[in-house]
Amino acid sequence: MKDKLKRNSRKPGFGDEITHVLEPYFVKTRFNAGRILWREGESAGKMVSIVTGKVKIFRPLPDGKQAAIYIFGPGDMFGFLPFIDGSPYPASAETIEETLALVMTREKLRTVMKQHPDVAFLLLEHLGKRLRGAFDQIERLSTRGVLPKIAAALHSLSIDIGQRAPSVIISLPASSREYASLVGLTPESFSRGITRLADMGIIHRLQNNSYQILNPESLAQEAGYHV
Amino acid sequence: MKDKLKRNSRKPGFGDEITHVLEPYFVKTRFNAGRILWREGESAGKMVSIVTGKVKIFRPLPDGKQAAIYIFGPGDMFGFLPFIDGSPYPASAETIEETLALVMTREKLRTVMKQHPDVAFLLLEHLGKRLRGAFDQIERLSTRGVLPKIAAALHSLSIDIGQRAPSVIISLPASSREYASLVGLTPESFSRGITRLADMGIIHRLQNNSYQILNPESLAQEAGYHV
DNA sequence: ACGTCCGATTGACCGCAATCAATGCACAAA
DNA sequence: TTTGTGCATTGATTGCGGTCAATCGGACGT
Repeated sequence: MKDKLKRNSRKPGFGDEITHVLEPYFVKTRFNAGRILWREGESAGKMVSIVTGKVKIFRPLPDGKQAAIYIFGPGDMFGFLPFIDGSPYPASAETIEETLALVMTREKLRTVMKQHPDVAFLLLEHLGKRLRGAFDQIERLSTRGVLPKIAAALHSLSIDIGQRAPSVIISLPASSREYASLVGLTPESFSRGITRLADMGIIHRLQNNSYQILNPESLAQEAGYHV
Repeated sequence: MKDKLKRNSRKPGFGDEITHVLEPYFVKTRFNAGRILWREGESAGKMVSIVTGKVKIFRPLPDGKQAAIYIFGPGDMFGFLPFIDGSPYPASAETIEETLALVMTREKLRTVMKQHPDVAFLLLEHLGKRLRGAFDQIERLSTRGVLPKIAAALHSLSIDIGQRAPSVIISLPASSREYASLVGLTPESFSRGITRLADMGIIHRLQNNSYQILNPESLAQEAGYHV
């Protein structure tokens, strides 16, 4: 099942393409860390393209915790769903770092879409990426066992980097706490899983939530890509 | 959080609208139960609009099981993602009943989209619905506890029906086994949860995987919509 | 009516991950 | 240096849900 391995390979430069088309209509804005951009259920809001920083998309859970759905970084564009189907935001957005972003209002996007019909197609492609990411999330959450979840997550991080060389170094796109939530685990279980992977000699702990992948094959195997 | 309650309310007649526009280009096709329409990773495929029957969308898991993502029924249209972003299907599709459906090939959809640019917008709205559904799935899978998952699932089924009257009757859109997979549980745990809800006097068991909701408020509370 | 088959339900058991709690560690402020 | 603070890691414990297995019950065919 080699398909699975490159399922999420990025198309480099794509985000830049649409950002370039829309650039004249964007307004550069700075957000503090921990700033709520919008909450689920709200209709008013903004379309965002991150320049620097990190934003997490999440749903609050009944027990007061949060389920992280995406963690977006530089180059990612999002927040346009309410603009195209008129429904409220399906999830909340919060900066997890100080973030510099390009922002567009609802009205401006509508006028742009009338002038440039191609924009609709570009948004379609973006939505498609979001849907694929959500499917990956569903698969991870449905998988039993800590190691498969973590291994799959680290594996997809490594292919996002795209380095094929041995001893790839990856950094979590967020704090261990946030990332554990994205993987569907408590921070403690995530840490234990990392420890086990390290004991197996598959990865090596580095500073600042970074890891070195010593044995990509074993990592893929733990992730379940063995069949 | 009343927003949450109607987050998935359907827009009746919408599916009919786009189906009507595309109708001349569809080919009516019959599929046996258990027929694989496509597998994840494949690029070639078809866009499908169900007339009668049921189709499940799923990802195979490392342990050989499956994670159900959607269960589609009459009026639902899907399978167009590869046509708009050129990437392979992100999940597999299989009929779980004998199904009669309207089918369109990739090339035909492309030509239609050139003649009718509006179709792109309609597909955008459809994609949006898919994304919202995936988010709901992620929230359910992230929620701890059997009762919240089942209660949330039954609750959203009841609001799909739209009946506000007391003693709403809902039927699972699929077998208990399939539906449990959609909720993220084993069939056994699902059954136990249903039993507990029945013992609490919140629902009442009927024939054929149907249930009567005796106490909608308690159901919503168990689902976590109490705040 | 009887037997077969398949799915749903219930029972018994236990492994695993969440929970609660403590310790370690890096970094910033005093 | 010392103190404080936030996060990551490790330890000890328990409860929940998965697994395996048995039973039940309806649909269907002969």
